[in-house]
Amino acid sequence: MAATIKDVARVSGVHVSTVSRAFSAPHLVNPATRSRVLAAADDLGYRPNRAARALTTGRTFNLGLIVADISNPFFPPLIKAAQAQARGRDHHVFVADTDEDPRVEEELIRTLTKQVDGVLLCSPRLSNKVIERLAEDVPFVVVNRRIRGMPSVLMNVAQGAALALDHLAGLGHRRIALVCGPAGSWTSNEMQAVAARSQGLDLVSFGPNQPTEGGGLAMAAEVAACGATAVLAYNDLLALGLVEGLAAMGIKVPEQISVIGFDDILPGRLNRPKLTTVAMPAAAAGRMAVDLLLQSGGEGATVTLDTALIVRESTGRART
Amino acid sequence: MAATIKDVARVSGVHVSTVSRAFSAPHLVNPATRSRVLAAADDLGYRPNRAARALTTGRTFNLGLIVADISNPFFPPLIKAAQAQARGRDHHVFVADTDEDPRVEEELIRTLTKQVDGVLLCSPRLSNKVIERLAEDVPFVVVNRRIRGMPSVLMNVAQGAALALDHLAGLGHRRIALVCGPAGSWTSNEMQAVAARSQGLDLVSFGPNQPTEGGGLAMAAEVAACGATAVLAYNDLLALGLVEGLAAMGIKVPEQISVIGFDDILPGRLNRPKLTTVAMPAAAAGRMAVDLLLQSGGEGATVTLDTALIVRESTGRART
DNA sequence: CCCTCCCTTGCAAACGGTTGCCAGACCAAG
DNA sequence: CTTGGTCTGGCAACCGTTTGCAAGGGAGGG
Repeated sequence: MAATIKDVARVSGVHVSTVSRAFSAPHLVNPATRSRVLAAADDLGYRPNRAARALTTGRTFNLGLIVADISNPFFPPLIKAAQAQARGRDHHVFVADTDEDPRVEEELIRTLTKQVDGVLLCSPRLSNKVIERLAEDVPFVVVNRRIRGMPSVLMNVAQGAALALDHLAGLGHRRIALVCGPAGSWTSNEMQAVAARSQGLDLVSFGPNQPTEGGGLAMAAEVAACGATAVLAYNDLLALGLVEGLAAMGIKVPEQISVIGFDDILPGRLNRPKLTTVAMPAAAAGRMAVDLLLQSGGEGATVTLDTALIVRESTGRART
Repeated sequence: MAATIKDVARVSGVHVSTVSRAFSAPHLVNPATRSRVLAAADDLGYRPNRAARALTTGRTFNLGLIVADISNPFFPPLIKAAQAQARGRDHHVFVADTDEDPRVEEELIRTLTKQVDGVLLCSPRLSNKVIERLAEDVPFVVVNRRIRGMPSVLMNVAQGAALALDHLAGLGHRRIALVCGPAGSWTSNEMQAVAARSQGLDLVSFGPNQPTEGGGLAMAAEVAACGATAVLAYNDLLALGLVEGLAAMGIKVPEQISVIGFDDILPGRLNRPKLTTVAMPAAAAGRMAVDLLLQSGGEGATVTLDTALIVRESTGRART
């Protein structure tokens, strides 16, 4: 139905190869011929078929971006930044959501292979082994995960966790609950590692949990019962759910329990109390990941971005 | 680099056409041959190149989904529902964000054409004319917009707006501010139409505005100054920004001003006060849109989904 | 024992482009 | 008027897969 390169060739009276060159190698065709071709293309409404082009050139000018849960407000800034950066480099980004399911994740990557020039894998749930195998078929950049020999963009979670714990310690908290995220999450492991080597604090660990509001709600009772005066949550969604759950039990934040999250998502800023959190440089990570993917010379480069503690209203002095 | 159908053919000692059939028409090949082919394919790690397949078959088993702003929490439930529904019908969904920019939107659609079997256009910012032209190249289903002869999924905004206005009137409000969304938004127009024919209410209209928290923040002063005791906002994001802006001016919601939003997004449920809102059936819309797109027999079908008023904490009796 | 018919497989042409190679046209210099 | 170089555009192969057509072989019926 749609016009092909042949139609344009016929109408403008030249060979298809000339039409092709008129578009992708203008300096190889006579300006007069070229404008004749372009005119014909224009009134036929011709658009090169990108899939066909990809077949011969091997380049699609598309990028894939895979996230575990698109409804987690942490991702949109990352996605938007990646899209903007890609657009500036003449590429488009296709986003897909895995529903936190590794099988879906693998399936999606397989589908994307050959339809994109590279894939941004954000907080993957797949094992390193599987990812390494898939990397033979399509270039990856991994965000929030360190994988041997693969370009990664990391956020300095350890530093953020340390800042958060210092902040709490400074407010007089001693017994602190650590509400973890999904099993196999690199971020979650980093947090636990920092916690493990923290001095003079009494840490209780809960999890693994779904990194969602629901996950937080579900943990509220246990956390309240454990005697901690402060909580460090895997992410803001969990933290928000926790605050909600505690409120439902009549426990006030920060008067009775302090809560810190990770990510610095929008709802955390709108919530009352406004959430104290460790801000993750999501937009910067998105841009950086695209750069890494497109320069592709950067074999196995690892970039680590700094995090920052943002103190708002959900943390206060420990009740004595 | 990656194995092709030829490699499999060579290894298993058959013609490429046989390999092809072993995958896509098993009944046409001898079971013994087939298992030999499958074995060869398996240890070569062969995966059919979907782009190449699409070239001959014209089918990609991919769907495109275009939204104006992926960071608007209204969209993720719609996206997830669409993905789940598509997955059940053996298709994948690629999401792209237009940044509310019609030019980007058009560009994205062009890119998607021929790489997908159809496109879900959610709250498009493009003119009807342009959309109709683009529809010649790829099948569309439009969400939140009515376009002649094109399958659409609508939400009954008029009904929701009427419910909201009734609710406010019942609480004694007479002067009500209508904080509109982007120009050219079908939803925004519907709201204004309902407002225009409402009896006994004194309505002041503001806008167009960006449908974001920032848009709401920016309008807070004007709304406060106009003497309205209640506000109906284009969406929850605007409403949330408004509440925030009013709070910053020392104005309490709902004690001094009542606020109603649209969409029923998660942050609205977490916010204090919890937002009264008109719930939009986003997930149902996503599922329905995919169905419409895939059955494709449903030329120009229009589906309208009901909305519901959810009364929470941001509305109260009018101050007298 | 021959003739059909069905099963299985190979052949080759498409799908819509890109690109290395080659030939003709043209121009300037010798 | 030849020679050599530069432009320009055509030819054809190729990318990976599907599919209509036809040929070979074996089995069953007459």
